[in-house]
Amino acid sequence: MPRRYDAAETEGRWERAWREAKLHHYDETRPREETFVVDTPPPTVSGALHIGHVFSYTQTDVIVRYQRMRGRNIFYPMGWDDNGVPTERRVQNLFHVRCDPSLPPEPGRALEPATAKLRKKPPRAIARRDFLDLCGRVTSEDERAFCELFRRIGLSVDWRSEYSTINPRCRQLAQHSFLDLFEKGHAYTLEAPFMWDVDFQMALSQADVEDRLQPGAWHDIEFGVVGEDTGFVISTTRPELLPACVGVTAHPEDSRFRHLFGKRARTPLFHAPVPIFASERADPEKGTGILMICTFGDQSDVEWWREEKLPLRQVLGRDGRLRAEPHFGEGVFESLEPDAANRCYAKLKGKRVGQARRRVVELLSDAANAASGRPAPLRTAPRPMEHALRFYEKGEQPLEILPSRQWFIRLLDKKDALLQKGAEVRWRPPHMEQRFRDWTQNLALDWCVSRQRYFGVPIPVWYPLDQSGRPSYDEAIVADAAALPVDPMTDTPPGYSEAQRGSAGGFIGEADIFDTWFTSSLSPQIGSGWPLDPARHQRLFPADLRPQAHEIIRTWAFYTIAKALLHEDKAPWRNIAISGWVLDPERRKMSKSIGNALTPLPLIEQFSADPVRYWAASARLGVDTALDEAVFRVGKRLVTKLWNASKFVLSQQAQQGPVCAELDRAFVAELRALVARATRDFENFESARALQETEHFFWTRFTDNYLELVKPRAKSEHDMAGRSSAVHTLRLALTVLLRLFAPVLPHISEEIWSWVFAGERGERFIHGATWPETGEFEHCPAPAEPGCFEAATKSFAAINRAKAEAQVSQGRALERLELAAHPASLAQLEPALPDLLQTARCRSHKTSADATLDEGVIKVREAVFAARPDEGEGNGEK
RNA sequence: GGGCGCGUAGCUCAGUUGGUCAGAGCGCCUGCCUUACAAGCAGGAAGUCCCCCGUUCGAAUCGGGGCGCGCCCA
Repeated sequence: MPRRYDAAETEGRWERAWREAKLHHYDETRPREETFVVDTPPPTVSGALHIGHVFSYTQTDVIVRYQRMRGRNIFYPMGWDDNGVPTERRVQNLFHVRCDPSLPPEPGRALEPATAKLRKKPPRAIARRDFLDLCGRVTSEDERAFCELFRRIGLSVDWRSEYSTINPRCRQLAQHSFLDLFEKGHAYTLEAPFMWDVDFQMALSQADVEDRLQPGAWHDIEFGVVGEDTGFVISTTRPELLPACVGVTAHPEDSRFRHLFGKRARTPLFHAPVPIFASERADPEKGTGILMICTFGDQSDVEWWREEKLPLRQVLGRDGRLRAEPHFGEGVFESLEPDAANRCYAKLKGKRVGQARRRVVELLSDAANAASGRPAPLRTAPRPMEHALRFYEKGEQPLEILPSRQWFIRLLDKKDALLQKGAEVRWRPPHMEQRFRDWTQNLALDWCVSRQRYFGVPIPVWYPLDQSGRPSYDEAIVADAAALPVDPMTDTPPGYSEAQRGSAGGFIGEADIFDTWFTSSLSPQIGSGWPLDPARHQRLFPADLRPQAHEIIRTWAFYTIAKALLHEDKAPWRNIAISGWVLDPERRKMSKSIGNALTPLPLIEQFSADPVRYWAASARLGVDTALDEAVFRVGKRLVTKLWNASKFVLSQQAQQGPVCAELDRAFVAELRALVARATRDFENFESARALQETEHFFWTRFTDNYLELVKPRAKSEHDMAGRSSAVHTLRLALTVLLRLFAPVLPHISEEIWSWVFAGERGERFIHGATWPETGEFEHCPAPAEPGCFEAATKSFAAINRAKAEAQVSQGRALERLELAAHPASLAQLEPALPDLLQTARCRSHKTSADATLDEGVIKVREAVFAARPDEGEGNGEK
């Protein structure tokens, strides 16, 4: 046996051996009851490997390895979620390009990452096909890096099941899911005002959106009253939407404005006549208490627009700029003075929101724009305030509300059923279900699944064009299930020929793709083969375990439950285990934007995989954990200690024989209790606790005490029965402890297992070995004196204390020793006394019964140390 | 503003149903080369269990109210 443990070499060797032995392969022939199915999170491969990946995925692997040792047939797949915005953005940045779907592809042109020089120019426009190729290239590189990391850390994934959410099978599945929802009436398309990100130029769902507190300002603006020479002052935070004003409202009880209800207001600058009406939702405390309604400043505007049937005055374009089209005095853009209105609007069009706002403020500050004889409409300087605005979680501009046509999945009418399905799942820790309940109950919008992007699963529909070339969105042509996957931009709908694309009486394809969650919410079904392989689906769905982090309860967990409900009226899993976050040493969440996120590979290089796994496995489910390198060091020490202790145990030789010594039997009784506790913990998904107990036992009970106490006997030349008992017990303990550690420390435990136990027990791999069971202890009778090991431990500690106080080596012999204890304690100690005295190197002793001492207390009354081998006389009396 | 979680030794964290629950590891201090291990071993110091009030024979644990931190949602 080598003196030192070479972790890097050993870990790589076992990774290869497991793979060659197909140890992690799922066996399709075994029945459901013997199978443990994991619904593995497909990580988003945006190129950012994160220590958080190692953290949570290791926690899952620990559970999986335990279940495998329990004899379960493991289904543990791995996928990559590569659709969507992160990949597109990465490609845009890396190659400095933008996708222009109107361009034809340029085959054969290989793009390279952009140089600094190229980046100074505007991004190059490339065709949709070419853009998608780049996305595919980048993600396959990212996937390799993730795969490499996950192998390195020892995830016991069945890599045959590796998939990416953009592959044909997943496209087919996601489109099939849509077909099923469409047939069941859960999917609908609607043109309506909806949340829109002007930078990404796409619609979003409620789950993609977050509130952020932002500085803003109240602008107090005087409106006129049509037919009167009076006015009133509204307050708004969005003066740039003045040209889009369609109404004015105040609270019905507000006496300041009651006289205005039913009249028409006249907007400054644009002279639009708009109705003034009362609304309970107007807050008299906000601003001046009376406000303007626009197309659309916020969600309340939408509600008033609907209720009051106000006109739609769309001035903001999808690109976040004020549109060129509006002409005052024409169509919905009413104006009492069209020329003046158009002169003002000419100064705004083409401007982004911020610029337009400043322009409007300038115009409103100009008395020339006031009604005759009145001061400038902007009454006071803007009053700064702070308000919560909605943002796309990956965006930097506040969301706008724009009318657009999107596909939705109807969920609002299914809240009770969703809650019911959520309640059928066991949440760990249990309080995490509250987040799911809160989110579900507060859901305000159906699930918008359309995204105006390119890299993703296309929505499999086309729209017929009528004789004038207008699409009939309500008559969507849905793809045939047999034809999936389809790309409506290049494939032809049933009953049409490609020549009819875009022409009157023909068709157009849906250009949008699905929200990424639309596909990743099917991760259990991706593995189970739904709907193509019903038998397999039956065996693999619902899954036993869904591991994931808590910030995606409202997205991934929620949508997965929703899909399982809508497709099959089932809960998708039996258990969901929520991992915490990795925090930096200052307890901040690790994130790329703060720049405190750590790349895991250097840590694995430095400490090797097992210690990093030890750190991850030490964290309880749901608890955020600060990254602390000290914990890696502790893990590394544990690995070393296992190595050294195992070297010792396995180098002891003895004849076969029964476990006859009381001390050994008492120790085995403790070991047996440990197995029961650790097993119970693993069953409850509390692996951190199992690890803690096992580690504590290993260190304090096994190596520091039991192993020391039997060392002399294990080498004895005359007490062959005692020697055999000791060696046998040491080995038993080692095979048990190795298996208890194996889920957390797979490599070192496999290495040690291979030395002797693999051959001896006929179990080639520890990860294919059986979990310790009570049967293994049956040949070891229960101790007559169960307190014997504990008494010996306490005595050993008392002697060591005496040695430490005398500042002599633990190895120093004792000429004389007197131990005092309660008679009951002495009786407990009695069977272990020979082992104790040999270990302490005690040449003569006596024991004194002292009933005044508490039971369990053992004192050293006298200790006379022998001379050091290189000295003459004895010294150090006590 | 509402909900959830957290607050225990300098640091990271355990503490199941109230009763040896004042704990572990790291760090620190003092010793010790002891035939598996100095990547080790032995010993030691260290806490108002965030604060207040209550329930109880008894509270880190249960209830109420604060304070602080984090997250989720308005």
